[in-house]
Amino acid sequence: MAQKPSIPKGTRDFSPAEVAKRNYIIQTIKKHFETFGFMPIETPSFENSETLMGKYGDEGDRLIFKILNSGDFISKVDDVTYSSKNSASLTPKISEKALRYDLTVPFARYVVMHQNEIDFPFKRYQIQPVWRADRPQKGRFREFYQCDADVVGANSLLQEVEFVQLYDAVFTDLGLIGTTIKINNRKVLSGIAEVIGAKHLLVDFTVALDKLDKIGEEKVKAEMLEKGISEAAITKAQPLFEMTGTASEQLEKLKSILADSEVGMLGVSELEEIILTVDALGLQSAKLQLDVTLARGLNYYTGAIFEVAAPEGVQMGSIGGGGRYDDLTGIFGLKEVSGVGISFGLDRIYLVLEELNLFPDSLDTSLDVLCLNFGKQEGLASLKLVSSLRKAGLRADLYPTDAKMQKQFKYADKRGVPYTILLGEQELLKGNFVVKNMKTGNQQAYALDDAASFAESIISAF
RNA sequence: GUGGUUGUAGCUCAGCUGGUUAGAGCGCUGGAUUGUGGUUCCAGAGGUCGCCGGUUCGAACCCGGUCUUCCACCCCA
Repeated sequence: MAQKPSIPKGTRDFSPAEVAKRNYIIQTIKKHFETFGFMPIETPSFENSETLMGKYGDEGDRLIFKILNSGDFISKVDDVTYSSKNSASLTPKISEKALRYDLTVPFARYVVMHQNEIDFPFKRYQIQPVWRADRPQKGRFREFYQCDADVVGANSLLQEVEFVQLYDAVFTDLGLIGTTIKINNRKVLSGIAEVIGAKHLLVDFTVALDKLDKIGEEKVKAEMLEKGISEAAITKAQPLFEMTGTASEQLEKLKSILADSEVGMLGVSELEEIILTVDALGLQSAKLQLDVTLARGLNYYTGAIFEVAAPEGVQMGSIGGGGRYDDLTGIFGLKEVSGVGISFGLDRIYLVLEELNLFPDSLDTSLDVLCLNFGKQEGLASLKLVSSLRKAGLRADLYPTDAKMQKQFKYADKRGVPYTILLGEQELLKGNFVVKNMKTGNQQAYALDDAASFAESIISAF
């Protein structure tokens, strides 16, 4: 019995129209990566497990897709481990490879392995799929693309500024006006935790704070209490719940809160420099917003933290994120290489552009000219014409059989072909061909030996 | 990982308190129209009701399991 085919949950097929739209986004991002001086690399879909495990926290480890060993792997497991039924101890014995979970850790591995061939500072970009064994929901898949740009081997804050400009350039080019680039600094968060006396609870504190705009002040405080942060500490942190006003006003507030924290003050001055510089250079369509509650990616960020929110009114998780990590390559043994990078979430950007109807209409066109087929003899002349149009750079095709004209026209209509060519008996006798504009219905004849001028007239119309 | 939700024709969905042969719109195929598509008219094809099991004289409908969809939490792009 034939089985009904299906694909694993959280994965998708892409139709020609969808691929065209995805390519449009990828091309736009790639173009700006390259104009900013980034170079492409690619890494394998799967890595050795030890490269990935432990880099994303316990939560991350759970979401990594593990690949079973080849061969009779189960017979090689010792009886104690096997009968323990403990996934944590059994997994490493039967799985030594895992699908890549993001592009940043593989990049760090790449830098360490190729450190002697790389000229630092090294600016690389990478656009490849990643996999997470997550539960799918809106804008969340188990296979999705990340588009990363990172620079390692230099710690100038100008790089943070450039990444803000890069975000702005890409989203402006995509017509996505009104994105908000949120910025924060890990050092500021550390400073706050230090000042309120909750240094050891930094992660719990920031994770709770991160939810402020979502669940509100009361619930955030309740969560902090529950995680063991004292009432006194929360009271000390009160100004954080009232961070309104312009960026410079917020920076002033932070300075007074963090006056006693060296690391906190360093974070504030970094933020200030980045914000002031971006301000001086100006942005095309994005807004840069200081957000002290932003606390993503704490596992390896050490300085600036970025996150991009879609324009107001669009319900979507962040469409980009990034930050500075001073010691990412340290876990692979290469010390003191500072890195900073950002990521674009292709699949989410797609959903946002779709929702706001921002894809250009031209993407729907997959063929410029369809030549109708009138039979064997006419077909030969048509093929000649089609190949000369192709040489002229047009996407041209000949309908493969001499089906009824009605059917051929219907096909052209459905493919959204803007022009059709009629080259039948009549035209053959006259030595010309008739071009029909499918939108207006107008028809115009061209001499058979003058295909070039027709091709030119179309190309110039683009 | 936790909680909820969904599944009927290619697509979007009806289908009453369980009752004969499961419907509609769109799409598809053919014709009206042997050199003109998008409009109209006519005809036709297409369904193991997600899957497995149970209750019942009888299940698309009730029950259990499983897979899937979507949503929220956790976390994240």
